[in-house]
Amino acid sequence: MDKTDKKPPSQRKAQADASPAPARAKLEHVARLAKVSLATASRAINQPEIVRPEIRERVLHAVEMLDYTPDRMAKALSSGRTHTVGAVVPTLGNAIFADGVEALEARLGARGYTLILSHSQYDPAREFRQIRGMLEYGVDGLVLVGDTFAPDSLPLIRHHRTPLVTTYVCASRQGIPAIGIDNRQATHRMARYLLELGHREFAVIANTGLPNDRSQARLDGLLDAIAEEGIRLPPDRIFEAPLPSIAAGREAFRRLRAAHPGVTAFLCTTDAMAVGAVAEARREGIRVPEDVSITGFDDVEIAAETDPPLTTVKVPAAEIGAIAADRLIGIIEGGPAATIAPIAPLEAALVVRGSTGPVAGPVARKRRTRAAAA
Amino acid sequence: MDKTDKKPPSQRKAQADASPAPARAKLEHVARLAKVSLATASRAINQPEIVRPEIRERVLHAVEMLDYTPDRMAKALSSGRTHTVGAVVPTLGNAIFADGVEALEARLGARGYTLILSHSQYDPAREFRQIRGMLEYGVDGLVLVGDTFAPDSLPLIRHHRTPLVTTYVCASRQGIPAIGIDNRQATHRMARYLLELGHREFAVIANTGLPNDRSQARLDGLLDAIAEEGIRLPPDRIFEAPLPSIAAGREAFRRLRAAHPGVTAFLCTTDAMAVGAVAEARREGIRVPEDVSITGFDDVEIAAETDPPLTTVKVPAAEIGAIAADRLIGIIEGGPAATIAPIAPLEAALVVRGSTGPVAGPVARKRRTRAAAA
DNA sequence: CTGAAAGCGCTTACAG
DNA sequence: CTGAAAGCGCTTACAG
Repeated sequence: MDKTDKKPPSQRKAQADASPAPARAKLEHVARLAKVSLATASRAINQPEIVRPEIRERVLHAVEMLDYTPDRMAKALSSGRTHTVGAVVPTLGNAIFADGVEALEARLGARGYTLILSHSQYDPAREFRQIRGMLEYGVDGLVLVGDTFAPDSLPLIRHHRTPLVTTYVCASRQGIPAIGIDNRQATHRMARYLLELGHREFAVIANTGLPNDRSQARLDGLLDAIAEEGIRLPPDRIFEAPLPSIAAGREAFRRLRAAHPGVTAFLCTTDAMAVGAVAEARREGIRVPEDVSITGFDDVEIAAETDPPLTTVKVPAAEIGAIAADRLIGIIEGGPAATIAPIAPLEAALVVRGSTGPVAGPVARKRRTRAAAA
Repeated sequence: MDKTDKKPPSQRKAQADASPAPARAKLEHVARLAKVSLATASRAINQPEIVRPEIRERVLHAVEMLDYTPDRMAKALSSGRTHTVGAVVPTLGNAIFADGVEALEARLGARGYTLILSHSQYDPAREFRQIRGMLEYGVDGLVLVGDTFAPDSLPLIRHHRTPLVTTYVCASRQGIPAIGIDNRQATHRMARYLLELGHREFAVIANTGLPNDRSQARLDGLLDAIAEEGIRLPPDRIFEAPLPSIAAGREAFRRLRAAHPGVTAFLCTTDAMAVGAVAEARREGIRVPEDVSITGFDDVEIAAETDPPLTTVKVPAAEIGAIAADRLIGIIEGGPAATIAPIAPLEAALVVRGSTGPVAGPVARKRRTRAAAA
């Protein structure tokens, strides 16, 4: 049984010879047809400029004739480079990562690299295992998300000397080149916008249930901004969802609203949760934005399609993916110098749509009056 | 410059030796430490049962000591197997594929295979290029979507003798093992359900703008079912969207509704388009399901969150991904026999929610009366 | 059950 | 600019 299943090279070759389909051409065949050495054939293909034009033509012609494509494994083994890049994202279920991965793959492919993909479900231990697997695989570089990892992950990557970039954040305390937006500043601006609309009573729906530095930064941005106005956010006004799902947003809104009916602005750290919050508000007969304002983050497709459409922050996922690819390849091919070149944070535009509005007039007035009377 | 960038093996090794981090252990080191030959060390690791227990222990201990992990490229080159599987999906932007890919990757990883991922944006030519790249890469197997490919794709795969499965369909005219649902039957059932609610005036929002056999099968299922009741669907009642986006669903609904105000049932071939249709209906003040019924397909997360939530068909994406992995590995490791074993279509449950209802009483009565009078 | 040796298909210093 | 040869790190028939 075993012997039938596992075909040793010789058997495989014999079988191929016996069958009608021609065996795959090797560099050796190209060299022979072009009447040059293996070395020259290799050079004509990989560094054409250092080969005499006439000979180069002969080799390239032979390549055509034989429909030759190099064996990537052999190439990898002898060159020490796999032309492979690994990426570990929390999940593909969030469009923000799906879009980023698409762009990453597209750019990587265009530049001759293959993407190895994995997802951690926001679990650092799982992420560590994925990273280790990719390192064993021999990836030339690694793309991660955020700036929080299992304790062993970074030392392992450094031990392998594997180039690394991280994404969706614009800075790393660990010195990793980071391609993304300034999450904190983005919600700071969002909060300022809400403050200008007259909001003073806030609540946050955050997916900080699992370690998530992006969500934490977004929360901090809000906290900063309102603190500047002397407003504090009691801990019970923050709902920590484990996953950024629509259902979690629904539940969060229901609970926060029940506990704090006076809140006028609900800031969500992802669009998915904001979609749930808007849906739940509607179900409860609460008008958006007349009664409460709700904001999202990400600007995924559905954000523009809820009723009312979401005010949110645009995360340029495709741009992040493409730039991460370019940057990583720069480090892989250019050496460590490329690692330290600074990267500007990407723009995270505030997208104002219908889910936010000024605090309802009468209420606001009433409150001010009361405050004055006190 | 060139010489500084590209580190030849010797240089690389010298550098590693000079630096504090120990060079990565090779099988040779393991063998030496265990005082056995390379061959025995290899066997103790890969086929432990054929090695004497005492020696096996020695080797395994050495592996621990040296923290040895095999070089996958070397292993691939000498064994002819990469333990790598390639998948090409239309897009990751649709949750149905994102979820399937997640499950595929998880199962593949659990069984020792690495996923190479690519996306075609529904473009057969692009898909062909991705396939070719993966084949050159040496993938042990391939996972595709649907049953419609560029003319050269299948011959190329067969020439490489690379195991292949396809997904999201339950049968292939090309003899490819298929893991998925019966799309045609699913909409047939959906149509029967709508017929029972009294609907006679249908329109379809399909993403058949680009070649998409799943969408076509879904359309055909409806056509079959209503034909059985003697109802025909004029071509102008079918909107062919190029991409299954929410925006496309919106536009499709607007146009179809304007051109055919008498239509009571809008069947969409994906949830995303149905979400758009529901949103547009609401915007126009058309009540769902009182005035029109709208159905989706896929049962992605948002399907349950629209207002009203969508009646749709559940596509078990995670199951498809996991089964595809198992099946493909079965073919890879078990040989061609595994290719022809039949696969039952997966269950595609009809999920009835709030976006569908009986045809409005008065209208239905009026119509029947009129018909009787005629 | 174990070992010596060939081989997987390339790349690349090294010497011309 | 070109060629002969060693080497990348494994696996596996082959012979004991």
